Amino acid sequence: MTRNADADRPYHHGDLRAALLGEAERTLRDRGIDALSLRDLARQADVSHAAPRRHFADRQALLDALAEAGFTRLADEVRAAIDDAGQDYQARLRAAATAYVRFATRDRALLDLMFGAKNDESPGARYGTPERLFTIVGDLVRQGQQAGQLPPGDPEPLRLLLVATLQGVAMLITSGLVGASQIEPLIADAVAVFARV
Amino acid sequence: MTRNADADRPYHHGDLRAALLGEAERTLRDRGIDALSLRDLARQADVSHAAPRRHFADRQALLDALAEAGFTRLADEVRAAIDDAGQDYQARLRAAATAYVRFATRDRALLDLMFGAKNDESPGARYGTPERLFTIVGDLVRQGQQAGQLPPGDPEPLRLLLVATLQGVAMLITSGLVGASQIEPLIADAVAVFARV
DNA sequence: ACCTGAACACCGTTCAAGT
DNA sequence: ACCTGAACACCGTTCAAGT
Repeated sequence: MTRNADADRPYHHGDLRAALLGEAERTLRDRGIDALSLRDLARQADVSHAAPRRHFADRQALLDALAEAGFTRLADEVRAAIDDAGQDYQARLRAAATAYVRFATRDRALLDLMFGAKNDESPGARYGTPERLFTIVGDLVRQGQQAGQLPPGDPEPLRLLLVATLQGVAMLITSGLVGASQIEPLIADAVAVFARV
Repeated sequence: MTRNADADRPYHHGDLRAALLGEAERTLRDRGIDALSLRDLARQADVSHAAPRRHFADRQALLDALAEAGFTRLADEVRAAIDDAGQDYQARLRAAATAYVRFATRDRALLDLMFGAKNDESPGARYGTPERLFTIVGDLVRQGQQAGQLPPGDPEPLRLLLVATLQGVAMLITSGLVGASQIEPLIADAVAVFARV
């Protein structure tokens, strides 16, 4: 039995890299990181087990790419939620937190990967680049300062603290430590803390 | 070549479970979770590769036990730091945050494991039990309320938010998103947020 | 009760060779 | 440039058998 019943399958896949990444995202979401194997992805893409090597040097490179795509999508979703929330600072803050938590709930294993410490390399080694997400959160902090709901001064520590809070809240939820019923009040309290008049 | 040059090695190990757990903790700390293998641990404990099965049904059970021990140790260290900090609420809060971050820095892979979503089981499935840590943080919140530095009312959402903040701050640091120089001001800001007069 | 040794089905990674 | 097929060294897990 060949790998494919279709005898016309071309030698070249076409866009193997994108196919592998898409399938990897789904597997990560549905079955967790332990179920993610290069050989299995190759099987699903109907190529030999060594073919992915052209596109991802090793498993680590695949995880890096997944985290990178994750940060891009998280930034997109938070950005869109803020834009949809109108001009009020507190509404935007609540929208950002809600979008963040929603992403975490849908893609918990991906979020673990994005914020997890890398195993092998130098102390600062990371998966993916969260710069854009950080910029978006920084804009929110500046707006809060202009609205007089955050203390003035260097926005940097507040920005870090807000990212940390979003991430911490999301983690409490995805790790199962906080039940669904507690999500709303938890976000409300977080917003209150970052919007004291 | 036998597994052991010592011909007097007894058939029974004595306390294989504890030996495996100790070695697993060290491996997790030094080489990350990917380097953690039951076969390797068995080799280091000088038993056959199937011997660990008596003590840990599978790899997941080992990870569960590691997370459990991690939560116990984290609670111990935070508790001790708070007790050493005297009676002032802000000093205790700062001590708790510092101890938490220190734990995270020393055992980043373990913390990822403790707060990571489990891959295989039901939605609420978790590694380890953080109840004692939560109780300690809850006591801190109640003290803050009594000191008039936290809003009165149900301490539960504030407790969750404080745990989330501690965890989020620690994660920003262990994931390499925040450099060592930013740790102090980040903790200071977090304390300020949870101690507004 | 606790451990051994062989076996099975899976990996990631490498590399010469094919198209 | 991209992919195949065989090979190697590793896993987790199972199970009959030993002490």
